[in-house]
Amino acid sequence: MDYNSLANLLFPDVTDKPEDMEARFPERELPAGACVTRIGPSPTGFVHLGNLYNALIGERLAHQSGGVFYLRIEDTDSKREVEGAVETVINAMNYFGVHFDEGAVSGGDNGCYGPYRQRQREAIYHVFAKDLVQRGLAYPCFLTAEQIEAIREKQTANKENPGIYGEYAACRDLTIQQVKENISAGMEWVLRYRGVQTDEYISVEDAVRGKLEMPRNNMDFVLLKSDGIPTYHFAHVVDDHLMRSTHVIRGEEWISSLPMHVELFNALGWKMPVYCHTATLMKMEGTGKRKLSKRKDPELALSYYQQEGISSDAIWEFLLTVLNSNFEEWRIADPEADYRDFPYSLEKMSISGALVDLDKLRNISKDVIGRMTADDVYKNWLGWCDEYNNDFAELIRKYPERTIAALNVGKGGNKPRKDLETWKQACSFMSFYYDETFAVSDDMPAECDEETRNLFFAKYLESYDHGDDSSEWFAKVKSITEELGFAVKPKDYKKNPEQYKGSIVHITNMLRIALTGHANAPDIHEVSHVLGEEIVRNRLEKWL
RNA sequence: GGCCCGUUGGUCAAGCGGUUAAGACACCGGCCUCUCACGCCGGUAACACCAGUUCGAUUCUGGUACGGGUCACCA
Repeated sequence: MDYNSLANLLFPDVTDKPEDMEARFPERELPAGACVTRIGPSPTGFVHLGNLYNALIGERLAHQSGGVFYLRIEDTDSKREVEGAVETVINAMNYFGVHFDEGAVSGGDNGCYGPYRQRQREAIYHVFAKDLVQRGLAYPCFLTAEQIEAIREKQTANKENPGIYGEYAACRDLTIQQVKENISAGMEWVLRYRGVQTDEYISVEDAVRGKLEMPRNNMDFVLLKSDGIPTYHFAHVVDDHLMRSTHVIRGEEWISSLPMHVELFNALGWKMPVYCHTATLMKMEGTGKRKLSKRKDPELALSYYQQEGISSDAIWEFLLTVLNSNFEEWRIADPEADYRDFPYSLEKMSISGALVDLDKLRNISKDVIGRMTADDVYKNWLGWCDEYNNDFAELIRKYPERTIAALNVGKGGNKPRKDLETWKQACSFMSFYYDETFAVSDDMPAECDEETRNLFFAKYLESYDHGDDSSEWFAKVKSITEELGFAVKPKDYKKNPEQYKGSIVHITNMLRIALTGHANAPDIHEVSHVLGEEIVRNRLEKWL
């Protein structure tokens, strides 16, 4: 068989040689130990937590080592492509603070190793495809979908492994004449790798899992589809070599195709990157775990976290705790430190499927917002409102000073309040600070009948002095409480409930509800000062 | 079914031949307290199973069970 003629027949327009590609995409000049990583989402319009999870690892690895982190769009499947999906990916990554040094950007490319969209790299793949054909390692295959289906049925009946390999690879030994005839007859073809029938094993050192051993590939898998576009396997090997990736971070579902990738790296004479196969994100269902599903689990989509208004820092901290078991320890030791200073390491990665625990995320989110300054909370929250709650954004802009003051309630000191979990929740929590959204949602305590209420608010307003400090203010509340026949000390009431109409708890709750609409709210004195005297008086007078 | 990966409390997890088997979240008590949130103190709760190696296995080996992945001209 004259492979050279076959190669020229299949790829008449390809004149570049592999060496030309090597010259065009030279090794990167980076400090020793620098990692080059990437994410390679396919533009389906759905960016999920797993994408972010792997992105974070790549981003940390690259930026911690002075390397490069880039975005490559894996759009080899045109059927699944959704318009605008590239922008969706970029926006989502941007929202969560993942920044690329190079790669696809909106409307183009940024960097010297592009194009960064696989469909635009067709000519590059063809150079190596032609090379493989010339060396007898790849061949055109004319099997139709029906024929392949028939082969599979036969294999299943015989209890053999399904697939095109060995004797089932019908087009392996076609003569050049037959190939020529098939092509001129208009038959479609794919390019297949010529798998070797062997019982050898391969061994790959995975950076998170250790040694991975499995049978060497024996399949005649597809390199180029009939439209000339490569499959993931071929594109991955060519791209990660030419773009000089040092580490390939991807989900564990890729482990089973590793033999194909090893085969190609060897066939092309290239050094393999370090593989990092990460755990699948799981979810609790009934008594068991299962893989997070696109259809059933809204929390898989990144857009869910954006809509809920989970801050990007919270997502980072959450994923970091899942990613590296020692992160929480590190965080507790230094609550103020920037998470970017945490020394992320692959060795500390968990290899079993991690469950997405929304409770934990919320808890982390509270801490994260709690640590932010009021100004930062203001900025981030407003940014979210601009996107997802315009009415509230307007309100915040209308009362900037009051909002900042409200966000400052409980800040400082060693026991800062942690009222805010998400930006969405912040909108409902903060609503009582604005007359436009203020509503009394809780019932007044049963101990405070209408007469008590009237009496209390009258006395309170009469003695109210907005200039009182916290203790002066509370002394007045206590005195009114006593006058009304309520216990000033809750414990006294607990001990002898029959001696009082209620306790100061009921009185302050009544006040709190009048002022904030809720029985649960921050310190009354502080809240009053955020609201200002006029609003305080207005809200209380309604109860007279 | 073949091949592969995994299995420590409800969840995330430390552990790398000898430990009273960490810690975090959640849950339950208690304290603090004008409510809540915070904070503090305490509590419930785990090495899937069976063999083997060993003086000694959560840790090493084999098997079983269970869970997961993958077997496309999808990634």
